[in-house]
Amino acid sequence: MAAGRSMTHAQIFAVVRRIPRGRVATYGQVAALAGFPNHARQVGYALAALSSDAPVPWHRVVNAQGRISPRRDDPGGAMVQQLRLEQEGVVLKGGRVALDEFGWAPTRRMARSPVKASSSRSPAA
DNA sequence: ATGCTGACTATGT
DNA sequence: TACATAGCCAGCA
Repeated sequence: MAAGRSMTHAQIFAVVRRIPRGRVATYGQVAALAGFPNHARQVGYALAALSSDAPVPWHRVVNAQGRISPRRDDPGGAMVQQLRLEQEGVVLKGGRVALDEFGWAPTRRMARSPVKASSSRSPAA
């Protein structure tokens, strides 16, 4: 399973699978967790390489702006992704996801820390 | 080996 | 918010 194309992709898929339901992670975040900081792009390519029915919640991965990146191979995929996210409780506002609310924090927000050092609200409903 | 492409990100206008 | 530009790197022909 896991493709078998290369370990790089496998590593990325492993991280994506760890994204809890109702939460989203950015490409850069997944890349960093996979062990490839600053390789956000590669994450996108890796996801593009897997099948739409792959055992990976690829729909939980969005870009740093909290938006769904349109794909070249399947323009409709973006719509499907949004639908799946809404099914899991992730709300898109203005075509964007509030990363400060639904952003997955495995331990601590990495670079781009959207959190404003305030009690704020909790992603947990 | 070389060159192109791409589900990205940060910055500037 | 939207668009344009530059930097990065892996996969594939």
